[in-house]
Amino acid sequence: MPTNKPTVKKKPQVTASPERRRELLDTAAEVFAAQGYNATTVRKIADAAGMLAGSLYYHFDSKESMLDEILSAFLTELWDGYDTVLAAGLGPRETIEALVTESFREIDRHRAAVAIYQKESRTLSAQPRFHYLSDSQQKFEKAWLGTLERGVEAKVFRSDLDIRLTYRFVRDTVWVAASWYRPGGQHSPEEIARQYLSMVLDGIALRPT
Amino acid sequence: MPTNKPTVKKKPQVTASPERRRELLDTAAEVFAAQGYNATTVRKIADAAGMLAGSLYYHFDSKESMLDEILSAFLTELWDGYDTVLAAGLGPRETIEALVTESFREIDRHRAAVAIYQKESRTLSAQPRFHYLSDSQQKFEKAWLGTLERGVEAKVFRSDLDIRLTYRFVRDTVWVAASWYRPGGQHSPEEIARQYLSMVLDGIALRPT
DNA sequence: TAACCTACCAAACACTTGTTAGGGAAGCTT
DNA sequence: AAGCTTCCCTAACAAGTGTTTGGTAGGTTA
Repeated sequence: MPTNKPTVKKKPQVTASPERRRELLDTAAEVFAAQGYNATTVRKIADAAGMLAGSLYYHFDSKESMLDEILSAFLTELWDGYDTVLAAGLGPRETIEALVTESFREIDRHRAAVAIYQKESRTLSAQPRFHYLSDSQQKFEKAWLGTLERGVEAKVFRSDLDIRLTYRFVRDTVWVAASWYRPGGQHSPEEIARQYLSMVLDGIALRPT
Repeated sequence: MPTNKPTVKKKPQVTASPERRRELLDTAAEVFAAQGYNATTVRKIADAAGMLAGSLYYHFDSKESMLDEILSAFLTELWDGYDTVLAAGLGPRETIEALVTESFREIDRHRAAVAIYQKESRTLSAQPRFHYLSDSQQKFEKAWLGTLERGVEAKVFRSDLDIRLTYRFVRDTVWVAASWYRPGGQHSPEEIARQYLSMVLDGIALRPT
């Protein structure tokens, strides 16, 4: 990261069209997801977009800004869906089911962003600019863990498990899917959610009838 | 990557002591795991090791070699354990249990290497040098998926699930643990394995007795 | 004491990185 | 026709990158 400018916050390109920005952000997200943020040079992004490196700076004021915009756009949409689910006043089991299903829908729509989030969020959240990642993660934990706890109290979830372990288990099983999921595969997001929920809730072992 | 030399394959430092190499590789693995391979500069590794960047080249002939050695050492040990389990001739359920337990032990011992593997293996396996990662992954899939299929035939695992989905489910739940696991935590690897297996096999929902 | 080996340092190298400044072609507005 | 706006290119910059070369302090061996 050269040219460390003294906080002169240049105003971004107000003239650039939002559709083009979206387009470029989508290809950038794709490259970030495939190669990793740090391994991705702005020249690679420009290549994928059919332009030269410097031209990107007409639309964005830094590589970091692109990443920022990709992640925050994703999180905004994600919480839009989550908040709707959480406000519905469902029971614990139904809440978990709805959250998982919603998550797979988000993976379907924001595969690249989710993959980036998964790979980079831990290192990024140390940076002040990306502190909202930590905030989101806390909110996330509160929602999921809270629902699990409610479920244990209501005797719909097992009480003999470490609840935090259970939380990480459920959370991870859902979100790692972004690493292999490809839209247009043989299973719809809803079908994947159904099977995942079946495994998480009832296990993969065959029970004697 | 500057100084593109014409394939003059310099012989590595035969004089360097193996213990010191191990020591340096351990600190390198720690930095790689924390920051990501590409984001890690050789100067950061040298810093963590208390020496200067150039001095690393007395022990290793490139940054890539360090990564290579870290990953291949881990995989060697991993397959040592796996092969023992697979050769034991256990039933499907017992094999899965043993594989999961063994995996958590490996995570305990090679936390950094596992984390690196998780983050970088997909991009690395394209490079010829790291093609053994793909080989390992195939062997991995064969072992796990095969066991699951045997289990379905033997009626110890459910047959109403997409078997490949199940495979990825089990695989991922185990290995993502490396991203949050810290040795010396409140649960031993064996205890984590026990609870994970309980969740994967029987689910988290409370069943009516 | 002399020669040698081990493990490091100091300083540079060639190249890549994110970013910027100035320019210009096409299209729209006046 | 003149001016303006949008979107890109050309060409460079300064800092950071992995790596090499030559040197050297301290221990071991002869």
